[in-house]
Amino acid sequence: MQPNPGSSELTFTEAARRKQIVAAAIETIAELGYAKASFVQIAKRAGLSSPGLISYHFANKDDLIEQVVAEIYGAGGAVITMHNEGAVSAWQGLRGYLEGSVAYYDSHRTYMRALVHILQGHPDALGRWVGANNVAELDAVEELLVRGQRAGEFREFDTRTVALIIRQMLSGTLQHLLTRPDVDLTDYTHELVAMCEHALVAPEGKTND
Amino acid sequence: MQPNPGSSELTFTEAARRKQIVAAAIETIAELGYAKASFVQIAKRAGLSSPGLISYHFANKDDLIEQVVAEIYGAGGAVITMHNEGAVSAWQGLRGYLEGSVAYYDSHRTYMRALVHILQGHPDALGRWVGANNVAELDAVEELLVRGQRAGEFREFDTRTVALIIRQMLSGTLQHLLTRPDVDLTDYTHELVAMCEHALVAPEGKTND
Amino acid sequence: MQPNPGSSELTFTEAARRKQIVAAAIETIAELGYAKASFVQIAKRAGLSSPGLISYHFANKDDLIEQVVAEIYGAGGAVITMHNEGAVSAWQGLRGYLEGSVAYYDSHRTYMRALVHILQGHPDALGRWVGANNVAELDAVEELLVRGQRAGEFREFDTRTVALIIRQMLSGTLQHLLTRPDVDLTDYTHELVAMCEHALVAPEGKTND
Amino acid sequence: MQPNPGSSELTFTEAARRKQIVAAAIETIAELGYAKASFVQIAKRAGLSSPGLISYHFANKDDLIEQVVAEIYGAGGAVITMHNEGAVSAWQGLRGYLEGSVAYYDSHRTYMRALVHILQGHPDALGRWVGANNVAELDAVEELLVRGQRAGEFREFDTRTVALIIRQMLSGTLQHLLTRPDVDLTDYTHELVAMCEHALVAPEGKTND
DNA sequence: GATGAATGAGTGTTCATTCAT
DNA sequence: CATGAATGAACACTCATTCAT
Repeated sequence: MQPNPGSSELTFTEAARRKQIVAAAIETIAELGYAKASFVQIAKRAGLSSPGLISYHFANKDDLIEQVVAEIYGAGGAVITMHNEGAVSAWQGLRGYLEGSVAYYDSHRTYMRALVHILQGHPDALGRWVGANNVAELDAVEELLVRGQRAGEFREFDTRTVALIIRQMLSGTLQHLLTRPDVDLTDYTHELVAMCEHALVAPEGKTND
Repeated sequence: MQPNPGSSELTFTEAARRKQIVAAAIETIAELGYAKASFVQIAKRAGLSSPGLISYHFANKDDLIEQVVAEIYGAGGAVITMHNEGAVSAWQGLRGYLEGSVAYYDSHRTYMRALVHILQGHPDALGRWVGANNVAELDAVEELLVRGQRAGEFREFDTRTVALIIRQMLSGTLQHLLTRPDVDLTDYTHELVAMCEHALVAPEGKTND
Repeated sequence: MQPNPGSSELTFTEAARRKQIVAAAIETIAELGYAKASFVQIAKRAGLSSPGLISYHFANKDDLIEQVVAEIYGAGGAVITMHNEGAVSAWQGLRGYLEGSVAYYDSHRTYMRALVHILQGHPDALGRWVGANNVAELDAVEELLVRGQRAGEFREFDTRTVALIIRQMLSGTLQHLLTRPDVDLTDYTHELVAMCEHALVAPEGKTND
Repeated sequence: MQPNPGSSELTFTEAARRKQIVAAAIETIAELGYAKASFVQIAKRAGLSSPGLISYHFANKDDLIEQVVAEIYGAGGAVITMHNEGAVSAWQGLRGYLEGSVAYYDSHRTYMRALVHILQGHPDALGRWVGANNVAELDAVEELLVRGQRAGEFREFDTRTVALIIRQMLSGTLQHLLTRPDVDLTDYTHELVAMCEHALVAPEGKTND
């Protein structure tokens, strides 16, 4: 039976167990991929006596995955806002976002790998858990782009579409980072930033555009 | 008995059945994702009496998937070469590649969706069936970039890394296209091409465009 | 449909096909064992286009195996009688039977291996096809033993039981020969014959050997 | 989850279930033979709800069979050593071994039948589980023969080969016992022992028997 | 006579989930 | 709270056999 049915309060031990299981699930998914991350494997990595314990603490496999996604996003929620603050130019803000994101991916490879695997393996992880976060991040990027256009920093383009493309470039970077763990990120990030700078920043003469 | 072991000749009916099953597999994978595309589901969509019939015509599930990938790549093999020919400028070549790719993705959504699902779901589809094609395509892009740099069309950058990023942008486009089937591709492609143009074409080189 | 239902006459081609299939079955069973000797494997070795052809020529798998056993016994039926003739002593007759059997096993390894595999793998091959042959052979051995006892060559013993034990020794020899193909049969047979001689021949009877 | 991976400690119930399944497996194999002893049949005889439960308690079918063989050998491990002790003559030791073995076969017919079926049906049961035991038993017999020769009890012969033949005689006895359950073992054993005595014991050595 | 395609029951094994203790 | 045992559906794959052509 689900503990505390209908209640949102969790015992201390209960909360600890859930965290432990979520952590083991992240580790397992990152290591084996979503398809092979069975309860048995997760329980083994969590040092649990039985996969039944996972079912005891989580209503569903989907419920567990939902918590996993929440944990991953919770750990990285500060990323985009962090670099968006301060009285810097829009381009500096965007550059910070790009570099910050890549650095974050680099330093949270296990989490990111798990997230990517979930997105790839779960039928509709995107729609149910990840989509909203993506939209929020996309909004933040677009806001930056709008600010840059208003300030004359950026050339004219459709901000929503370009925000989307920038997000996709970062997704591509993450994929590449996870696939080729030995990639030289400094060089890679340098080219990425350069491409975006040339792609978006308006030439000097355009200031009054 | 496995039909025609070690031979490349296939009966007419045999070839037809294989095509039919491959088609049903593509359809099923595109619809349900790789994980849930079991022989039972594929057989159901192919109108077969039993999943055993698939095992009769294909040695393995991997064998079937290999044929699926072959069919998908076979149908689109002309894409990259098509746009690389002609005495056009490097940028025109690249623009053609970008627009051609997007148009191809658009017109082969089911195939592309299946391919993406296989890449995401199969443990090492990338290494066994897709990797080589990707490298070839990457090489073609890089060659274009090198040509453009030599001709002074393109600014200086690391051609390999930028080729990679361009491929990733297209991957992102495909993902987006499959996720949001109602996207306005004309606008999207326009922005994508514009971004790449600004990102790569050298300022003085724009005159002879 | 079974060809020539209710008739015992076989077409020439029909008979040839059956022989061919039986031969392939023997080869297959000897090589793979009974359990893995499927129609597919047999058809492959016989160069047949389909396992269905076997079902066409034989009513059953059991029917095929029955013919296989018949072929094997038919090829070796002369063995025991061959050495039982001539006005030799009983012991010489027995010795000839022992040595002849071992030699026969040695020169018909594939047939013998197939027969052993069938006996081991088929639920009741013994009762249905092999038992009668064994009894016949056993009778022949016993007859020899009785003759020897009457002539005073052999000591007193229960002839049926000892005949059985002698048969079992030969079975053991066959097993050993098939398991360890590199065994030195000369030495082995020498010891086997010596054991039987000491075991059966009456002390005073040795003089006229 | 596979219970207690890598540990030798078993829960009480777990151990009981394993024993129960092993027992049912022995029963099933003895009754149906190895080929037809599927998990479904074993589960049916064990009163289990599903064949999956067997996979839950044993890693493999091979794992189960290994435990079955272990159980069978474990139950009869004392046989050969039992009769080899005491300051008796080599011949008395051998006679004890023969009689003891036959008596053991007689009193453990189901176990022996299962063992024989496994040896006949499993591709390499001999090499993996049984071979070592056979060699050990063969060594023990040979040791006895060597002792007897040194003491002048036995005539000259190649001890290895004769040990092998003696083992084969016992195998033959077992086969016969399982095939004809109504055999008069007293008579049979008497003849077997007599044959071996005449075959091996040196004429002059009989005096101090 | 022969072919190749098809059938459907059967195999061992994995899995999320349930539940008595 | 936690355990370990159990469940039953699902999986890919093999097999002897059937049958239209």
